[in-house]
Amino acid sequence: MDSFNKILEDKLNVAQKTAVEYNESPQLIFAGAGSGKTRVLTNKIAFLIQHKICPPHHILAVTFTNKAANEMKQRLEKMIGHSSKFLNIGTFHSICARILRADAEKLGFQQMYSIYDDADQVNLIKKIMKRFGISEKEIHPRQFRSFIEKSKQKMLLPEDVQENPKYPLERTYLNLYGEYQKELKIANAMDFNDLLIYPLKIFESHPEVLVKYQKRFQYVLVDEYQDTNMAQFRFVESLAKKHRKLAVVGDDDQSIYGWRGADIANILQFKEHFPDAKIFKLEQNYRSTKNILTGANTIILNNQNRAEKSLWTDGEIGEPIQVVQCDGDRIESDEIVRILQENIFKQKRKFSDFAILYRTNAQSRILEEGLRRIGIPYTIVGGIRFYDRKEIKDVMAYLKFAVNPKDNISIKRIINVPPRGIGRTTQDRIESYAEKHGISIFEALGNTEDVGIGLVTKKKVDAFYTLITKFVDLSTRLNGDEFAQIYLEETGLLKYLQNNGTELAANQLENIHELLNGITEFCQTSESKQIAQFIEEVSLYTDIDQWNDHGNQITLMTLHSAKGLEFPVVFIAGVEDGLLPHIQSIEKQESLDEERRLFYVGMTRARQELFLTYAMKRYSYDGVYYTTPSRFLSELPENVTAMNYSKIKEKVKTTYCKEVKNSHSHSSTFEERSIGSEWKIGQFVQHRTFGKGKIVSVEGNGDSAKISIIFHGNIRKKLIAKYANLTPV
DNA sequence: AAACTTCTCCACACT
DNA sequence: GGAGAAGTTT
Repeated sequence: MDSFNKILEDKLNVAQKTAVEYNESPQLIFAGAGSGKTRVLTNKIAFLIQHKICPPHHILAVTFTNKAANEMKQRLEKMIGHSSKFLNIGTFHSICARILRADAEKLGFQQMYSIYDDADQVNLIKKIMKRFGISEKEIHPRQFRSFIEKSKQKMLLPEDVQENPKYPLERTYLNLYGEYQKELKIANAMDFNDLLIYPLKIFESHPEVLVKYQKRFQYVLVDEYQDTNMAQFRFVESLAKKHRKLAVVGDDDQSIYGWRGADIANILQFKEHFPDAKIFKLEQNYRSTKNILTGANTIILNNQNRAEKSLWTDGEIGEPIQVVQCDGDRIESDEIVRILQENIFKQKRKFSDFAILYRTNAQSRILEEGLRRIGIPYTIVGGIRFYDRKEIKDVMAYLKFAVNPKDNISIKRIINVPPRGIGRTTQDRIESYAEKHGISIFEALGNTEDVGIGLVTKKKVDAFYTLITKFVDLSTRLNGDEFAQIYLEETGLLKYLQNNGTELAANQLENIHELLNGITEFCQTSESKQIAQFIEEVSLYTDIDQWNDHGNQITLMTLHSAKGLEFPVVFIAGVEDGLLPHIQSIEKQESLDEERRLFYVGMTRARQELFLTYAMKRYSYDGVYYTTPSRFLSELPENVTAMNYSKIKEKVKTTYCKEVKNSHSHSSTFEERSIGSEWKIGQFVQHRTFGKGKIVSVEGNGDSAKISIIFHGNIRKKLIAKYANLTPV
């Protein structure tokens, strides 16, 4: 006990200490960037245990990423040792998934349900649309997916929408949504939002289950509270309303997940939700220099809807924030590399001291190329995730299917991978047979006589059925690593890739072996050796989870992924209007403010030096974009910034034309499309009915030229010059 | 009916 | 520059 008090005195400031020791009512701790948020959370948990306020197995701490959860676990293990093992620490999704494993049958699901990600959702939607005879032109599957997502973020399931005239919906949308939920249940699968909504449904229909968890989780702590959505709020509220032992930590200025359903009102109106709540503020920043902090503070003051607070530091003034203007995106990349090298040399820094942050994943490639040219080691977080790769998804589909044989989406994925002579037509027949008889595709595969397929194909299907039946059976008997190894060998997937000989196949094979190694490692380190447990874990992985700061490499990632991290030197690339703030967020005040918070999050990642770069033009798959510096830059106070112009110039005009050609190799060349025509790519034009737009491609020339234009609101039109009646702007 | 080839569309951020 | 749909060949 004494040693713990010592820790408190040594490491916590007064504000932190007060927040840690408070225990009278629900509490909200506003923890600004770099104010020691994690320290307060972990110290609070340690405090609760050591002062016998709550034993570890009755404490629940919820985070948004596995990385944050693991960090908390590790820190606590160091602080309190062995008893930290009994703590319940996890992400919202993993905790909900666990709750559902125990009580899924109350909702008509089975314990071994699958978790569907984006791609699985889209596949399911396509499958349903095909059955309904709706073309993908009428309804874009991805768009429909986001409709489902939005509905579920508001906790509106089909049955809620159906009866509620407040939410009138097109008949088709409604039917499709209902069908989607039905199909999920048939496949014994849930999407990410279901994971959050369904526990609440169980709490409602089976109060004894809620009571059970209220007993189990007597003290609830929530990290990044500003990111909670409606379901997550209700979840926390339901658990905490019994004992009223609730501590949430967050920062409204770092709320950047509105598009994922996060409701900033949850943190701003905490007091309305919990009237006896006490508010704490941590405003001393231990991370950044005065210049960086002043810059960030000044920017965020432009936001309308925020709790009043102001970060301060007694650290050094530091270098001014460097704003760097570059002629183009390629030059921006070169300039960042140049500054990096200079900085490494002069300041004696390591590669791992740097991070390059950006708004969109698409920006990473050109930055990557710049680093690779010079040979600087880097690591990229996000982009195409390992678990999103086709070959990995295929393998995962094999595993998921074996654990949950009703998983119709997974079985469709693997039925002809590697090609085993079961083609589209056969698949369609099996599928409609399954639908007609209300059975799973797997079950239908066991009834080939009935389905009505040719004898040759039938043999192939039967062989496949025998194979997978065996592994459904083995999935619970063998250890995960053994199971996966034998399974993959017998499916012929490994051999198929080995014999293929292409570079792509070799690469895919390598990735699959990496996955198998991952499974082996999981079986060695985790408590459970079941393949099912491994699947659940990776289904809930985030991009950042696997990132660590070991290894001397520069980190590249999106601004979103960077939340919670810090680096001595930070670059934010592409600080341009249209990119940051993003074009889709400029119109509305709320979304513009969220972009500003995103910028704020990025800035406050920097400890010593901050570079903001922008390019005057940017190449994209559809042409050249001429850009203007971000409006946020004009909000920066001059006394903390230095303005630079890149000294690197584009070398020869021809090289750059060639590059443009290369990146558009599938269409006519850049020159053909633009030269000799009065219409130029990138040019802004006015149209009588569509308004102002930007030319993205030109085919042919003169009056008969076909011009593709993106008009306001992302409307894309292909027009013939002589009829279009365009005027240059 | 299956395998192979070309075309089209797409990327804002992520559990 | 990648995935899946649509189209073409065997």
